[in-house]
Parts: sequence; structure tokens; C-alpha cells
Amino acid sequence: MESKLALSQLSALAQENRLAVFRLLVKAGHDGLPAGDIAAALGVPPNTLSSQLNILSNAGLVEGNRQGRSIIYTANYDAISGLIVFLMEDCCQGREEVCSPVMAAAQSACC
Amino acid sequence: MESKLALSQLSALAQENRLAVFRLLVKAGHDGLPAGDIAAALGVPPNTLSSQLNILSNAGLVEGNRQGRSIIYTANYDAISGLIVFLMEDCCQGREEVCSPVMAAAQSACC
DNA sequence: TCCATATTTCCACGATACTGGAAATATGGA
DNA sequence: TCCATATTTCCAGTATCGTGGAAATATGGA
Repeated sequence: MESKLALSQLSALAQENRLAVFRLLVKAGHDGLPAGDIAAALGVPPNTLSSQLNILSNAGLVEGNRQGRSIIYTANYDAISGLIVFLMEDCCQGREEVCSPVMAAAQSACC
Repeated sequence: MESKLALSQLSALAQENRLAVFRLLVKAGHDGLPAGDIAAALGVPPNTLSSQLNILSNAGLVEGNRQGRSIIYTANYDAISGLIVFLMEDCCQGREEVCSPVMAAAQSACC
């Protein structure tokens, strides 16, 4: 049952603050951001953010590495692309109606 | 802020039963399935299923149309592909790391 | 060693979600 | 009209989630 992971990832992203955190980390790129900066950017107390980061981290969507006093969080691109592929293949069974618009978007967005 | 819809869709899919309902409806194709059959397939009481269908429906992921005594539910392919595109473009900013695997999956899955 | 900084863990409160019983609504057939 | 079927709405109980104060932990520097 591979959908257990997908479920935890959907769950993690299905919340305003956490989606915002993830988007911020994507924008930040491979360098990532320290937890404190994320908290400041979102206007959330550090302990609250910490539990949200923990949920994203358990879902494999972000990763944290200590660097000095800070912990630098980065988005996990493999995880999000895995989720997207799950939605396309396992969930939607590669249906043409789903695939085609995604393909078009992929082409115009980056590929 | 277009992400409000995406959030409600992520939320709707972030639950075991509802994800199962959606997958079942995708498998059922354009003919869809009556609510009763879905409830039976998942082993969920009809009123419980009804509220779950309602959540999926409010998120635009499924649609119900009365046909005689039954209400036939169908998956909304536009909605799910819209969500996938949102994750790729708005959320992940068309990053190559996200796009490429999705592109590859799309190619092998259907296109 | 002592202190400041960065983050997490512990804990509890309020809010929201999931579930299913009971009753209501809608449809079709006798 | 009356009844059976299909589904929804109403409602309440339990569980899970989101939040943030207070304390704990980890690191680096003086």
C-alpha cells in the first residue's frame, strides 16, 4: 500500500501554514532557510512552526539539517514530484484527461 | 489567491476513505457510480459516505447527478488535473527537479 | 564556565473533523 | 395514495488537529 505515504503528504500540505512553508522553501531553493526565518516570514511563533515543520518532515516533504545554531530546512523535490506522479498514475490511472493538461503545463513551465 | 481551492482539494483527498472514493470513481470512468454502490464497495454506512461525498463535491473533485432514485457520482478530471498543475506551477514554481520526473511519468503513463 | 541564541519538546486548551444513529426528503412503482 | 428504495440532513459523541506558553536542549562565543 504505497498510498499511505501519499496520504501523509496530502495531509501535510492540506493546511494553510504548512503549504506556505513548503512554497517558501521551494522558492528558497537548495540553500533552504533556517527555522527562525521561516517563522518570521509567516508570522508564526517558533514552537508552532516547529510542530508544522515536523509534520512536513515526517511526510518526507522537507528536510532539516543543523548548521551551527540554526537548523536549515530545505524542500524535498523528489517527494513532491513523487506525490504528483502518484496522483497521476496510481490515483488517476494515467487517464488521458488528467495527463494531457499536466503534460502541457510541464512543457510550458519548464521542460 | 487561487490556492484556496487547491487547499480544499488537498484537504478532501487527505483522508483514506475520500481518496478511496475518488480513486474508485476514476476507475469507474465517465459512467460514474451511484452513491449506494460506493458505500457498499468501501463498507461505509450511507450517511457517512454522503458527508464524504459532500466534501469531495465542495472541493469540485466529484460531481453528483440524480438519475431516477440514485445519484450518480463521477470524478472531475479537470479538477484533479488542475490540482496537479497547481502543485507543479504555483507551488513548485515549475522547477526542473519537479517537472522532469512528472513529465517522464506522463509520457510513460499515457501520452 | 556562563550566557545568549536557535530550536525543540511538553503540555493543555479550543477548534475542527470523522462517524453513525435517527429522521427527513426524493423518486418510482403498485 | 401508499410503500419501498436511495440518499441526504440533523445531531451528538469521540477523536484528532492547530496553537502557543513554559521549560528543556543544543550550539557557539566570551
